[in-house]
Amino acid sequence: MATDLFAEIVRDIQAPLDAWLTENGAEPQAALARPTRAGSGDLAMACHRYARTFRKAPQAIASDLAEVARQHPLVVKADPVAGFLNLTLDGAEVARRTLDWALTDDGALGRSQARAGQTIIVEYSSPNTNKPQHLGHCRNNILGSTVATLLATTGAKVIRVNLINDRGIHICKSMVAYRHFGEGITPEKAGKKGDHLVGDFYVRFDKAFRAEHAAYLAAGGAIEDKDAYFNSTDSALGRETREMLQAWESGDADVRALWTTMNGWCEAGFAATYARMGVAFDQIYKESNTYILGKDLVDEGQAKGVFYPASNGAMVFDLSRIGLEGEKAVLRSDGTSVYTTQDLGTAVARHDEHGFDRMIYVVGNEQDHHFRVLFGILETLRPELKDTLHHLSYGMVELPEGKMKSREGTVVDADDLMDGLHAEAAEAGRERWPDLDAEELARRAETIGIGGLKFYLLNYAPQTTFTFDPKKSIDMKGETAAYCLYAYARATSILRKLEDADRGIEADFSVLEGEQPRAVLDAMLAFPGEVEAAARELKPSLLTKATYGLATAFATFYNSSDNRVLGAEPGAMAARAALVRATRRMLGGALGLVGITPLEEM
RNA sequence: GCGUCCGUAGCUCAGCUGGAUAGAGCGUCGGACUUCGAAUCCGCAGGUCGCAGGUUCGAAUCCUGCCGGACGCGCCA
Repeated sequence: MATDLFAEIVRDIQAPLDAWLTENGAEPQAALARPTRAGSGDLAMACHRYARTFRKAPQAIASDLAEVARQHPLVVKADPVAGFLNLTLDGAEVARRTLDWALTDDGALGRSQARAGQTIIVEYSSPNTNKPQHLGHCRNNILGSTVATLLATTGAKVIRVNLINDRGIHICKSMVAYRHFGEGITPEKAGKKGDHLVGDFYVRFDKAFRAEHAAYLAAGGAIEDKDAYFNSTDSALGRETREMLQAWESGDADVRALWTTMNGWCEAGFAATYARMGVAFDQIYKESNTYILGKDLVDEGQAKGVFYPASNGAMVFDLSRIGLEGEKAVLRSDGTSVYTTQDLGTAVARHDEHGFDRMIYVVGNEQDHHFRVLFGILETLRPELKDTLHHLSYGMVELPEGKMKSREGTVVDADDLMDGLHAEAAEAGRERWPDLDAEELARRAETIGIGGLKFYLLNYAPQTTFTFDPKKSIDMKGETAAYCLYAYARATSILRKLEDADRGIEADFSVLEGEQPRAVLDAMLAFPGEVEAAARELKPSLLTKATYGLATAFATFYNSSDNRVLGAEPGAMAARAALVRATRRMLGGALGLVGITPLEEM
């Protein structure tokens, strides 16, 4: 079973209201919703919008609708207030139904069939094999992975895809540096993760190249621009790197061997990083295999008149066809393809292979323009792809001292970050549980540290460019995973002490009509709707906010001595025990969607 | 120059398919552990929602114009 109880209740109460509106010649426009203003009941509807149709004051319309609403058995009060219709529901009955649902129905955990029958490809991570992943990749990985989870939970068949950028001039830079300075070192000999070792050589290349450029300028060289110098014949390192790329393309055995070795190191490093983050993929594509794709499409497009040769010899697309300016080249004048060509080919190949209903690219917002162009060309070329392509664009992560810049050493490395979070959580844990054995301490620190990172990164809306404060990210106060985990652990603890003492006792749900238990029930009822919205809007922040909402409502509940479970009257105990049990189930499920396995004790 | 995104409390951010008194976390200050775990809870203070117009019964939300910021606009990836 997977139902959204709140949606069901609203539909049920709404139906006669809509029928009344229709009978009286108005088109029902608004749904009942939670009132924003406290003390306005459980459900409310603004009636002002019908005033014109009925030529009547909103308040009078609200009064008429109140009359209709009062017929519903769940409605105990229907008040017209200032043109709003405010409904109060039978609290004990709502509590009974909510807890029954929250304890047994998977719909309470956000599961639904809303996307049944849809195949959705989610592409995320897409790292380069020349350096280790950093904080920006963390946001990408976790965003992509959670979006995939949300879509799968709501019924879609999801294919998680990673397109590894393992070829190109930037990869050759690390290889050139290794040739010069490597001296046969390996990750094992260096005692280092492979991606970090490769990254060291990438940095080493940049250092050597800058020294070369400086010497060149000091000797009276004329090319000041670094890129121009790199691409000139004056730069020995530039020449060597370009020659290596050519050798790679022509299949040179030595170059291919070094490439295979170094990429292997890097990918092994990535695998460890992904495993620790709990990020996984169904398919891994490599650009070294896909970069040739797309050339056939160019021929096809040329035949259809979508592409045409420009005066400079390149094959181009007229961007005015998609409301942009200028032309976009898909083949250089020498006939070689560009990045966009490959993306075109990959998209069509995936569509041929999977017949997806949607494909979502999780890529930073600096590529917004690229995706507008890419989708525009694809939809022109293959009209059946219209409305299936989506760029989940997200903002950069900045640091309190500004942007991350690798040259200035302000990049936050993903592995270092996770280590730091773990260490911080472990230190707090040592104070809290001085007698805990090291293994269990490490397990808890890992959940709190890595879970904290996930929750923190997801809690911002994707488009938001936000400032990541490493100190605050490891602070366990506030809207954090640790807070939610603590609420879960306390619920567990109460149930442990309860030892099923509530079994067989008839619950008195009227004790849950107070403000605090009511807030917990409301958070439960709201949860599936938030999960659905998070999936629909590709916005996992709605999930973390809903999770925190449930945790904080529960924290308020359990802190008040009015709501004690143990030692309460049997009927009250049974009702509160059901609330605690349901909270534990739902919090566990919610954290699971965030990618966190809750701790039973912390 | 053009395009996209952003501007809400001291800080970091929600709210944006128009609804009632604009929210949260952090921080500050003040309270609550002899009672289910204080990594918790309660309370105080703190906002001309960048500015100016417009639409509307009603605007943080929609429209226009400014100001301020980020990112793009390649035969790079």
